[in-house]
Amino acid sequence: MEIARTNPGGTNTATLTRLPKYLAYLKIKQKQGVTAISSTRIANDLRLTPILVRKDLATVSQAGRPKTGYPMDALIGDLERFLGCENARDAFLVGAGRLGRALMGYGQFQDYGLTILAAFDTDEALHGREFDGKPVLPVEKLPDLVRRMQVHLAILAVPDSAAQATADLLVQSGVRAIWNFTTETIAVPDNVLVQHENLAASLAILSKRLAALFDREKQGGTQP
Amino acid sequence: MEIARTNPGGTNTATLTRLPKYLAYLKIKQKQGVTAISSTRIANDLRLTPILVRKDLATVSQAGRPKTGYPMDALIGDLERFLGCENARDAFLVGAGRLGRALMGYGQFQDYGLTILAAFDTDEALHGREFDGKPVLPVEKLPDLVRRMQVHLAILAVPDSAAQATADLLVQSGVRAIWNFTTETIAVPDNVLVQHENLAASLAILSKRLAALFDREKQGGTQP
DNA sequence: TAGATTGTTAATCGATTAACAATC
DNA sequence: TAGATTGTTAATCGATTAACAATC
Repeated sequence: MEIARTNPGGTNTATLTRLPKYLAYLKIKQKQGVTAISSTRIANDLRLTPILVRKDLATVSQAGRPKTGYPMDALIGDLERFLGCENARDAFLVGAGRLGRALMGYGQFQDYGLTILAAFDTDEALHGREFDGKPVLPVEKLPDLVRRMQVHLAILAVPDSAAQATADLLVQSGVRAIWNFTTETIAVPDNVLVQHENLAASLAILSKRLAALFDREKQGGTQP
Repeated sequence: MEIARTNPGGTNTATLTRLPKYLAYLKIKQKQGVTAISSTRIANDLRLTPILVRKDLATVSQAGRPKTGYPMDALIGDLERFLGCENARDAFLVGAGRLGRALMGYGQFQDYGLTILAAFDTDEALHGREFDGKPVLPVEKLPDLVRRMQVHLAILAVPDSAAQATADLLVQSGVRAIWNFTTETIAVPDNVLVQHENLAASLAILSKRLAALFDREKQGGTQP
């Protein structure tokens, strides 16, 4: 019963969210010609603690060397392998509106092992068009293509009103994970994953942080 | 020194991310004619524990009543007040490309107290156009308008290559918080907040969850 | 009243940090 | 060798869950 809660891979969720940040950061440093880097340096730049950085990196790499730190190329390679190759997935995008098109153009996905193969939309005007080299196809073709191409992941970027119906279609077609960019909560069977991309939650956090910042400044001068 | 780590508002970050979800869920139930709801019901539908739901809701509302649960209207009102009115903010959007336009059309923001007043872009072809009733203005007008309208929050949706330069401009203009939708890490002074909207991190989590799901099915049949 | 449900205080769990040994 | 830095084991911290009293 608790299997879903335990983490067989061993990498905890919080660590997982930081790994892409390390990778993005390290690539910048690499471009700047840095060939090795210490946990302290990374931690300073990313506002983390060196201990946390070492623990995180230890889950994906053994490249770290006392005294010299982490050799840049090896560490980046290990992170890419972990985040990219190991998780390489093809996905279908459903909904080629503004949000959908923005997601097609989000280059970073490719870096992290996600390839959007095609988009689907009900709007006939879009059929046959391409965005970032990805074709927009009629939704009717979705079930068959999901089965034939064995695509397990779908990105849901349809209007809210169509969210549940589209999710149902995806599940029937055999999709096993839905990345939900609508603001609707969607219901799926137990054996299908849903990840709700919740911008409102991010906004709530940012708003509160900003309010707290202003509070502190009001109370205690500039830096209490 | 540790002030930034303590939370004067008392609401912890994890709770904060769930509050918008409660609100979205409750609005659906309200539409369905439900007038009161228990923590157990909410927890079941949202895959949380009732205790956690009660603790979360206790931070924003005293409307809960033994035996009857939470009166729908009062609870929704309390959540809206907390998430919306208390945090009501005006924001400028910088970058009116595909992502920027998608964000302008993200209706949910308004519900959570965020109003995008206008967008700014370097592309002259966009100047004067409107998306969802929001004008696109030349970036040159940004510093003056930030000061005059006392806008503290900016949403950064420019191309990655322009991320840091635009962030610098925003900071100089007096913006105090930047919601960063680029994939670049941006550097700002200590008295400015940056929240990096990291889709790659979400993707990493979803990928791992899906991989774990497949692992479980392979090992132990359908439901180990 | 009896039953259902909230809200609070204590216990547990997971993630971060501290301390320090290992090692290049 | 001495110094710097990693990686691991133990301690702490924060968030979730459990237990239960309060109460409608």
